[in-house]
Formats: sequence, C-alpha cells, structure tokens
Amino acid sequence: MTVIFSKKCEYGLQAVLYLSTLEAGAMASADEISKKLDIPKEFVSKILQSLTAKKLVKSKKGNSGGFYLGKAAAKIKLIEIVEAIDGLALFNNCVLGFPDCSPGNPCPVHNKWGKLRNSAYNMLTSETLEQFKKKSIAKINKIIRK
Amino acid sequence: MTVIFSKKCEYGLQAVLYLSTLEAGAMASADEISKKLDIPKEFVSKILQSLTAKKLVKSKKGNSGGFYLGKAAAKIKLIEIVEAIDGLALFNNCVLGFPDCSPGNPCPVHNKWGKLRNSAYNMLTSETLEQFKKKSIAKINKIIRK
DNA sequence: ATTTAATCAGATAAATTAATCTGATTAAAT
DNA sequence: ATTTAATCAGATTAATTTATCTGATTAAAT
Repeated sequence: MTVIFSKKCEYGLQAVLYLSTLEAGAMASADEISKKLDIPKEFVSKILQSLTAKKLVKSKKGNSGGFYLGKAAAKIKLIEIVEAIDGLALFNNCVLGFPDCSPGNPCPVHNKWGKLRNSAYNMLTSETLEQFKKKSIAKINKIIRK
Repeated sequence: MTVIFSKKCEYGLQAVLYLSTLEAGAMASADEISKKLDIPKEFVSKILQSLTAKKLVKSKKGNSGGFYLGKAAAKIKLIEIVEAIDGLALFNNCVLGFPDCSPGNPCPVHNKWGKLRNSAYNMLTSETLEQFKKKSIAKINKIIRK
C-alpha cells in the first residue's frame, strides 16, 4: 500500500476540484463527473452525498439536477474535504505507528516528520479552490477516459 | 483512513528498529518483539519472515532461535524496509490520485507535493539504523504494554 | 532420545475499504 | 399526466488488509 489519502478522499478531492471549474450557477451530475474523471459513478455519487451532508457540496434532485459547491470556491480549502472524509489522523498520529509519539516521547523520525506534516497541512490550507482553478482545469482536461 | 505506511510496514519498521537496538550477536524471538512493541505476535512473525526472504533480516530456527538484522545496522536504511513491504508507489503516484501526474501534466498540488515527497524520501534515506539507535532505545523503552 | 521453544508455511478468519446494485424520491421536460 | 433523468438511501458484494490459527520443521537443552 502506502497511501496518503483513501480512495474515497482522492475521489472526493478530485470531484470537488472538478465542481470548482464549473461556471457560476452550473452543476454537474454524478454521471458527468464520473465520466470526466474516470471514476466509478456510484462511488463518486456516494462520496458527494456525504459531502452534501456536511454542507461542503449542495445537490439538486430531479431531471437536470446535479452537484455544485456548497459555498464560493474562494472560501473552500482542500483540508476541509480531507477532514470531512478521512479525518485529521494523518496530522496527529506517529508516522511509524508508535504509540504516544510526542516531543517528550518522540520516535526516531519525530522531528523530521513533524516538519513534513506541517508542510503537508500547509499544502492543503494555504490555497483555495479558486486559486487552484486554472491548474484544475488544465489537469482535468488532460484526463483520458479509458 | 489517511495513512503513510500500511500497518504491516509500520510494524516492520518498528521491529527492525527494535532489532537494531540489540547488542551484537543477540537475537530476539517473535514473542519478545511482540511483547516489547505491543503488536500481534503472529503478525510480526509473518512480516519478519518476509523481510528474511529479502535478506534484510536473518533468522535462526529452533529453541533459543529468533530474528536479527541481515547486515550491520550502519548499513540499513528505513527506505529499504519500506520498499520491501509497501513498495515505492508513495514516491511515484499522484497524491490526489490523478492519473499520469507529471511535470508536463501536473495536478494542482504537484510542485508542493513533489518537494514534500523528496523530504519524506530523505527522512528515510539520510540516516541508518545505527544513527537512530539512541532514539530507538529511548522510544522502545517507553512503550507501555496494555 | 525426549522435551521444549523457536521459525516457517499455508490456510483461514475478521475487519475495513472499495465498489455496485436496487428501489425510492424528486423535479424538469414533453 | 407521463416520461425521463437526476439525487438519495440502504443493502449487498467484492477486494484488500489485518490478524489468527494449525501444523510442520528445526535445533538447543535436558
């Protein structure tokens, strides 16, 4: 294995980045998102449902319904999605799995990992979806559906 | 979830760090390791078996047998354990799960993650088990078995 | 020789995560 | 009104990871 985020979280992040590229007022169906990102439709649908429950995403039922961001892209940070899906354990637990890792009882890589973890946290908090928009559009447009 | 290393890998790293704290010529049984690190005996046994197959660890069968490092602690780096158990996908795959993430086709956090990933790699390659020895001893001695 | 305590090997079980399926509800469009 | 296409909800299945069990082999100690 070796993973930072669960598949659920990866898909959630991708889907939310996708929603952030839509023009104001537009929405995207689970089917559209699934096709554009090449991820299982029912799975992305479930994930967005859970994000809907947490107000990060909104949905509209019925014909021509779909999902859209729960608030302005300029007000959403990736960490919110991560927290909603995977939680913040990554930023609290010992990277080597030792119990009670802390400054007073550090594992062999405690300090190094601490710095890294802060950088990771920063990566997820310093920019908003709005600031990622250009890059998101570029990346999503290059995904080739198998 | 949200994990860097699998449980298997965490336990493997802990066990190898434990072996590195033994005095020259000594070995430790799966039972001893299990008790000292508070991890399931059969599991750590299996993991060390797989590391034995890869020559990172050696074992001696029979009464008063056990496991010991396959080479000098000064010649083993954490990355070798990680590679043997989890592989190096962490250092190759996109952190957001996008396909074909590369400088020419980057995801929104590609550059930031690239730097982080290098630091993580460095954390696992810059020091040997020998250099971690003091810290390993200190940490292991503070583990309280439940 | 026998006992004991260890690794080793393979099967199995349990738990978690990932993915899919089915049916109900909702609402726009015809 | 009916059809159609969407979310929603919950159940189910599949896959993977984590953990345990059983028995065989090995070798030191008595």
